[in-house]
Amino acid sequence: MADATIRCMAERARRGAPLTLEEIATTAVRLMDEAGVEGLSMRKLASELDVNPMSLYHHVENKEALLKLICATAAERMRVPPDDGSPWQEQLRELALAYHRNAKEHPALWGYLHTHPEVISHRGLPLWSALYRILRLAGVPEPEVRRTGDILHAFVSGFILAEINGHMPDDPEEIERNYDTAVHLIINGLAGF
Amino acid sequence: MADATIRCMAERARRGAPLTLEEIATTAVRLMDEAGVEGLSMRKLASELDVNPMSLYHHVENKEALLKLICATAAERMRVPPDDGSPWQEQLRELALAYHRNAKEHPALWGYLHTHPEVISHRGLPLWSALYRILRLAGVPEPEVRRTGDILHAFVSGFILAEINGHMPDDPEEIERNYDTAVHLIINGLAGF
DNA sequence: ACCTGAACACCGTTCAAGT
DNA sequence: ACCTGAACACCGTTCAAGT
Repeated sequence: MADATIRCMAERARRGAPLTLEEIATTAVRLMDEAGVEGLSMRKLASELDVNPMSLYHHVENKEALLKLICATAAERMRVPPDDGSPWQEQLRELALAYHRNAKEHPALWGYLHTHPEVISHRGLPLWSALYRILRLAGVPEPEVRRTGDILHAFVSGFILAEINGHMPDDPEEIERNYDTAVHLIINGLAGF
Repeated sequence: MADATIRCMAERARRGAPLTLEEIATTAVRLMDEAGVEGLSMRKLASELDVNPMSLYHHVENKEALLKLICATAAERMRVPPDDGSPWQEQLRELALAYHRNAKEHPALWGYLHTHPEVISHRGLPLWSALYRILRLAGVPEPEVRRTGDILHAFVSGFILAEINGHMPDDPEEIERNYDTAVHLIINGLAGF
């Protein structure tokens, strides 16, 4: 009896603890951070977790579902600056900066996310409520809020993707100036409404 | 002798004519149009051309080089509206529309291009010279032209990627309005310089 | 319930051989 | 010069079997 249980545990886990969805997700994120989307394979992930590749499928339907999962949690966990009562220009700038900072922490993940936007289209995300709030503050008429938000998000994501993909100068100071110009452009544009 | 040549030709080509780089490229584009980047594999491409997969490697170094090639030719062939003397706002609008139209013709290809921007960073491309010309016309000071151009391009590509990836409304009329708003935003923003 | 090995249908690419 | 088949090292995923 005792022998059987011991043998069972020894066999079912070449690892210390049983596999967790949480653990799978964080390891997947790490692999993506290290080597991009192309660096994440189910087999590599499994071997990183010291587990048979097929064990993963007990916790996740398939690779796409896994990617969706880690993108969704990243989007949900994104920290947006709170409403501190400052003028909308300032708040918009802060939100853009937060988004930028976030994306740079896990570039490959946000790259994937931006090219598979089902994940980010959930309107309850902190990102969207913050953006909509600021646009209303800026005086964008209610029926235009959502559209304008989509467009602004597309702009920012274009900027970030360009940066992630190396289509921007390398010098961080230069990037900072680019970012300033970009945000200024948007704010100027909005002010014209 | 004659027999040998005939047999040779028959064997070396299960197809009518010998393989061409041109032919490879256009078929690759078609496959991408039909099924996205993931729908293009060297093996599928070869079978589409009625050829052994390995024959491709005689014309192209590898898959990435092939993708680069078709993206580069697409970028070079892009038609940009000529300088017709109209105000810069109008010309910028037309350029954005041309870019948009172009991208929609081969969505997967432009999607890949935007996430692998080495291809489009060649400054001699018609796209860039047209954009720079219009920015100068708009009064952007010379040392800012290139930076502003990069940012505007990032914005437009973000918009287009969002559209390609379905993160925009489906109704074409709605998209048209989105596009108008986006271009207005940019023009307003530039006018504030 | 959770894990596994063998197997299947795909990849991109190398290499030695064919004409 | 151009093409090929067999082979290698990878994929994602199914399925039947193990505890």
